[in-house]
Parts: sequence; C-alpha cells; structure tokens
Amino acid sequence: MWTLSTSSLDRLADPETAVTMRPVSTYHHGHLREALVAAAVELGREKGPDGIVIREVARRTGVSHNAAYRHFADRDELLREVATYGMDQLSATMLKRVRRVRVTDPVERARRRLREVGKAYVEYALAEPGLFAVAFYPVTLPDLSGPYQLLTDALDECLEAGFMSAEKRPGAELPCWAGVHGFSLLYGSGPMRDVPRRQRDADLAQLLDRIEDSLRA
Amino acid sequence: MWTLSTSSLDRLADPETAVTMRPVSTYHHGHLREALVAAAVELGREKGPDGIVIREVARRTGVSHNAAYRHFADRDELLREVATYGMDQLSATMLKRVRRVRVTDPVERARRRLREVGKAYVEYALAEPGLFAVAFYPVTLPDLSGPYQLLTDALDECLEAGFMSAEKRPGAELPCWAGVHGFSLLYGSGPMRDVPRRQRDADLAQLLDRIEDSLRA
DNA sequence: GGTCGATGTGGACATTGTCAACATCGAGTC
DNA sequence: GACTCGATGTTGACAATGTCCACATCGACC
Repeated sequence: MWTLSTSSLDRLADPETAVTMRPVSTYHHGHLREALVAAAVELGREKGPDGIVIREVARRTGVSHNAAYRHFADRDELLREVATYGMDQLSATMLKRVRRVRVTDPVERARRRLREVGKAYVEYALAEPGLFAVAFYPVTLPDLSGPYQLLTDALDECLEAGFMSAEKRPGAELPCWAGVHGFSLLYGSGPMRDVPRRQRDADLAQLLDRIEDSLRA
Repeated sequence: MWTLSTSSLDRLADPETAVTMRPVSTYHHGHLREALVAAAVELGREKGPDGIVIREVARRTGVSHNAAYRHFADRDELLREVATYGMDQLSATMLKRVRRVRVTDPVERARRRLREVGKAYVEYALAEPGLFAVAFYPVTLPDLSGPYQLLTDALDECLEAGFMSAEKRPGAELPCWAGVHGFSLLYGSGPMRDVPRRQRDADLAQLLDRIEDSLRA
C-alpha cells in the first residue's frame, strides 16, 4: 500500500517513526501524516498553492477524504507544513552553495559567498516555483530564520573583510533580499517567466553585480 | 437597481456606453460588463485573486450567477480584466508622482524622478495589495508596458544627466524593478507585512539609496 | 408588426472544504 | 488472555463554486 518516493520523505520522517515502520494493515496507516505531507509537497511542486487540495492529497495517499483531518486542523495547516518543507529546502540549497566556495583571499571569499547566497535563493525559486510560492503564500509564512541568517552571515563577512563600507551594514539585509526575491518572482512565475535561460542567467549576474556595487565601500 | 460607486468606474466605462446610459428595466442590464468588472475589482481589492468569485460578483451586481458568462469566457478572463485595471492604476500612480518633481538641476531631477518611480511602485503595491497581487497573478499577466516605460525613461534621464555610468545603462531596468518588486511583496503580503509604517518607510528609503549607489557613475 | 440575435435566467453536475456519526484497531488493565 | 477506550480512518451530508445546457426576454432591424 501507500507507495512513496522515499527520497521526498527524507526530511519528513523523524527517526522514531522510521523505526516503528511496519507494512501496515489496510486500516490504520501508520505514517499517514508523513505520507499526506509528502503527497501535498508533490502537489505543491506541480501546481503551486492552489493545487494543494485535501481530497486529491487523500486520493494520492490511497486514503479516504477526511482522513487528513485527524492530522491537520484544516487545509491551511497542511499548507503550512508544505511551506516549512520548502523553506527548509531553500535553506539547504543556500547552505550547500555557500559551503562550496573555496577561496582564501578574504575579500574575494566574502564577495563570492554573498553572491552564492543570492544565486542559491534564485536557483531554488526557479527550480521549484510551486514550492517557493507556497513558502511565501500569504496565509502560510513559515519560519524564515534559516535563509535570513545565511544572508546576515554573508554580509557580516563582507563587512569584516572590508569589502563593504561600515555605514551601509545596518539593515543591509533588506535591499539584498528584496532584489533576489523580486527577481525570483518576476522570472519564476511573473512576466519574465518565458525569458530563455541564457538571458535569465545574464540578468541575474547583472543583478548580483549591482548589489555588489551598492554595498562596496 | 445595480447601484455602483461611479468613481470606481471612471476608467472602465467607455464614453460611448456612458452616453447610452439608461435607468434599465429589470432584465437586460445595459452596462453589465462594466458593472461586473467594477464588482470584481472591489472583490480583488478586498481579498486578492482568490476572492474574485464569479458567483459573488454576480450577487453584488444583483444579477444571476451565469450572467457573467455572456461577457467573459471564464473566470480567468474576468481576472485578466481586473489585472489590467490594477496595472493602469499603477501606471497612473507612477506618472503622477514623477510629474510632481519640480527640480531644475538635471542630475538632481533625474535622481528624484527615478526615486519617485520606485516610491510610486511600492506605494501602490502597499495601498492596494489585493489588486497588486491580481495584476501579478501567474495566470493573469496584463500588459506591463506602462510602468516599464516610465522606468526606462527615468533611467535614460539618469544616463543623460551623467548621474549613471554608461556601461551600466543596458539592462538597468531589471535590477531596479526586481528591488522594488521584491520589497513590495515582502512588505505588502509577505513576511514583513506587519512591520510598522515608520520602519517600512525607512527601509524603503534605504533600498532606494542602495539602488542609486548601484547605478552611480 | 414580426423575427432574430444578444443578453439574462434557472437548473444541473462535478469538485471542494468541512462537519458529524460510525467503524476499527492496538495499547493498557484486570 | 479478554476488555475497554482513545486514536485513527471511513461514510455520508452540506453548502459553495465554476461551468454547461436549455429556456426566457428584449430591442433593433425588416
């Protein structure tokens, strides 16, 4: 029953339930909550927030409509779960890219790290426009501290390396965030969504150049 | 019958139909299309894209459900109409603010105009978050040439005035647009929506400062 | 005065979120 | 080892919605 691409569950199943895994009788599912979230994530990935439909989630999980109400108060709570999943993936994507930077020169490393933070943000938003939209769905709003902290760290490093002027540091997060966030939406689901990849990459590079220019000491 | 706040119809009713206005028998409405769009705009203003519900629009217009189908192929077409209305208002807001600039020094005037373009964009997005969301709803996407042209003009002026370095001019629209667009969403319906007005204004001022810094020769 | 196409109406259907009542199962208790 | 009880699923129902079809009504033109 309930076949699942385990990969998409990696971050969902907590170790405890993972141990208790049993093949399941037809009635009590055993891991319904996780299975439902996994199905909801898949729907969100395919069709965005509006595509996350309780009854379809139940159908894909091979369970009756209404079963979800034993695990989520309402649709919004399920949405919030998917949003958190997306935000976690965004954090992970950013962290991975930042860690890949192998430069010793402090200034160059700070610049590169800030750039990778921005690139990763956009990369995830464009790779998963549906989940990104869910993560920023007005009713949803999961914890943002992961991505925000990575940006803060990158900016601090720019300051320490002397790449950024000190009087620009306070509140510098916002202009940077707004830039990549706006870019993500314009190119991910907005009016620029059909711009070919080459052009889009060039535009992103230019955006990151301008952000650097704006911070430079 | 069909009471309407005429003010909200100003930009909708075309002169021709306006002349033909008649008090109407109960059946054939006479200006149903305009009345429906007006009601849809009001709903969009109150609750955003998801709030624009055909049956509610019909109810508010005092007409049967289904009546709308004589004027719009489906809900999306009605949405598109509202989106166009919002985009027109955005253009108007921007134009108004740009025109208010009364500075003679060319450099200072170019800077101020670019700034007002950005301020107006954010101002409208924050004043009408629902309509702004409709205007950028993925399925919608009305004509953007109005706002875009105003930005282009402002940047051209910055170049001519010598405030912006020439090699940064090509493609300069994008970074600017992304910045104000991202800001609008983060503060209008996103994670920053509860930031108090004072703080928000300061953040916007800083964003515009950084944009100027990024373009400076 | 009569006809006909445009415009509204009423009814129907499938889909959805959600509630209430009922069914089933496994973990403790005697 | 049988029993009970709370957690977990299921069935059925309801109202709201987008959309389709058949029918009603009206005004412009012959």
